[in-house]
Amino acid sequence: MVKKSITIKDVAREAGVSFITVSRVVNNSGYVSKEKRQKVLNAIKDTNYKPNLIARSLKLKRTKTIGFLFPDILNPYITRVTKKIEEFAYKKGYNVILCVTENNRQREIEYIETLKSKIVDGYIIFPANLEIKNKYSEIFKGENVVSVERKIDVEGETCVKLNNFYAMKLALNYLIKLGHKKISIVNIPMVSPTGYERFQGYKKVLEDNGIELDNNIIKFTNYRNRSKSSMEIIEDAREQAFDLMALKNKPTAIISAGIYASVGILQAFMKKEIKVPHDISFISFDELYEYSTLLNYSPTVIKQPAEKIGKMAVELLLEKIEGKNSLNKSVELKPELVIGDSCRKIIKK
Amino acid sequence: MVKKSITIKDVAREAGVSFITVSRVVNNSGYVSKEKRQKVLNAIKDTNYKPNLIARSLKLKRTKTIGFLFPDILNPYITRVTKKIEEFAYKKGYNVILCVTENNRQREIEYIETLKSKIVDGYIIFPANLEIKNKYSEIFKGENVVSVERKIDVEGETCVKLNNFYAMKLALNYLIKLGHKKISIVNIPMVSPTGYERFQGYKKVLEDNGIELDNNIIKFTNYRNRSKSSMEIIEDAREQAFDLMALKNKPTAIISAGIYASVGILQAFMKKEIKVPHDISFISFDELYEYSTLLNYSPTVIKQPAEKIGKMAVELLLEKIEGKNSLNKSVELKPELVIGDSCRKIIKK
DNA sequence: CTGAAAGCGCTTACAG
DNA sequence: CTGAAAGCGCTTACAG
Repeated sequence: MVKKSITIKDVAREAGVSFITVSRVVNNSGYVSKEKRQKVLNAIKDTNYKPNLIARSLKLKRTKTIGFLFPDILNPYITRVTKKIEEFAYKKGYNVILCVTENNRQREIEYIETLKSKIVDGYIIFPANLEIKNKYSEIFKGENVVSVERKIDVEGETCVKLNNFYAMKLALNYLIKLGHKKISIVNIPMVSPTGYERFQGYKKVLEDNGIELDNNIIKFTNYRNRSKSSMEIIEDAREQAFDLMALKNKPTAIISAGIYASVGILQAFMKKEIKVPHDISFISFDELYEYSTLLNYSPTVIKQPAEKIGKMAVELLLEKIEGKNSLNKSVELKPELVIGDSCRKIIKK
Repeated sequence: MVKKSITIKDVAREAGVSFITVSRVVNNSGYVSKEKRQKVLNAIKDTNYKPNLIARSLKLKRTKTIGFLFPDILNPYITRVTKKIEEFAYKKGYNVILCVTENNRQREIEYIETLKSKIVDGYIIFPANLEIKNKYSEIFKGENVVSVERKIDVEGETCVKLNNFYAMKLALNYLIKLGHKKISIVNIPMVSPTGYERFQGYKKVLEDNGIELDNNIIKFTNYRNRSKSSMEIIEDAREQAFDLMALKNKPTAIISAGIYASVGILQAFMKKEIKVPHDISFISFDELYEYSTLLNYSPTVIKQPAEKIGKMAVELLLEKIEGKNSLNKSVELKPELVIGDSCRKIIKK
């Protein structure tokens, strides 16, 4: 149903002034005499006038709306980022349009096209497909965009992401300090920069400690850049964990690549009645949030600062929108190692 | 940064036709000769023209955007509803603006005001505060709105919700068939229609089976209409469960009011080393989703059809928007009892 | 089949 | 301090 609404002219008539004066009162701009202002204010109240933001947007070319594109709304980590983005944007007077891409490239592109047409002021994106860098460059040309989590490497991009190299070092050093030497990783594949950076951290710490790489305990989620559902990631990780547990020379600890990989691994432990931390130590990239609430121990996790990432993404985007940030500086955040009771000390032989 | 964009006139110039013809081609309306159409199509491609939907909205008074207001983005059930709403709306050519109200009345009202100004075509709302019925009526006057989960009882409202009476009966009958007689409920307070309806179902089934009400085992989450965080609900439920377990005449089964209440109760079980279903049987309103993934048994749940609710909400809203539904019919959905292994048979004495 | 005209509801230099 | 005018980019009767 189409709505008929009260316009600035209705208010003007009611107040006995020109609609321009009304506009000035509404926007608090220019001079308006006290009495006229009061009349207008009264008229606004009486008519219950709400300015039509669409008309304003057409004139001003800004909508106070941003788009947030991300792959998976069911991932508790992403949900937290989303929550913060929405909350902080709202606080700054912006609304956010939700775009769940499901890691589907086509859908992502379509979303961006639509949002462009709807003249959103900017975009925050969890990029689904890093191989289509050129497509991103083309489609985002002249737009305000902040990428989150994964850098897409296009001109004018600002990215807010975790320092993955540091994150992996943090976890690994902790385990080594506890006496672990056979530390397995179930990592994101190396084709992904995230996976690559983490592996560099892994290699570095092992080298620094004179521990040799053991390919048998370096595993990957089959994540790749292909779209994989969370269920599939969980299953893959579970299989990898079974493999690890079947090894003659088992790892004494596992570091998992992310929330879904962790779930798969912990399910494997449950199935095989492997007790954490007694039988094996465990560290998860990302908090496990809801997943760990009903666990009878508390997993040690590399905590990504979800709220901080969400807030910074909005902050940096608004700077761009308002033309304050021409630097396109990217930001790397350091995670925190939150120590639970899923890792135990290894007695030196 | 303000963007300069290609307009319909640029395309017209490029194609050597009037901009009206371009409009016709873009909208596939009216007659356009084949050759002109082709010229326009080419020009659109060459200029990479995207129609400005803001301008169109101003003229047409519809934005192909809807608002979704809901209290809690971290609740996995609501997240699933949200996912479906976004997905289905997208499929129908609509975008959705996310409005997380946090059960905050003021914020909810502000959102609605803003969305009104932004001329969204309609609203889907998980109402935060049923006591402000009048406020809702006033603010939603003339708007297209579908409420979800809780009926707000305003004129012209369409509501999609669970049949709570039926849902409670379903769970209770199942337990009684298994031989249970002392069945506790940790219910939503009766001031809430949801809590009230469920209690009616509870009473009915007990009556039908000649079982007396036992006030000692009728508990409530302190939910009320006040804003309560999920953490608080969890804590409250945990306390209630402790109380129940301390009873001389313990219940043999508990039905929990919702996802957070279930978490609290299951935490209490874990703490007291009460084994489900051996020591007590348990049914949860709402699936536990992520929460139950790492549990070593599978809870029996009253499954709310999250996807169906989301889809129906959008469908009914679009009918309103397109003027097809003047009925304002509300819909009550029946849940499914998904039987896991958290309830056991009671041997008759 | 095609174009000139009016208008959607606003903002903003400009002139007074 | 205030108002008439132009314009944001589109759509849609209307006339030809």
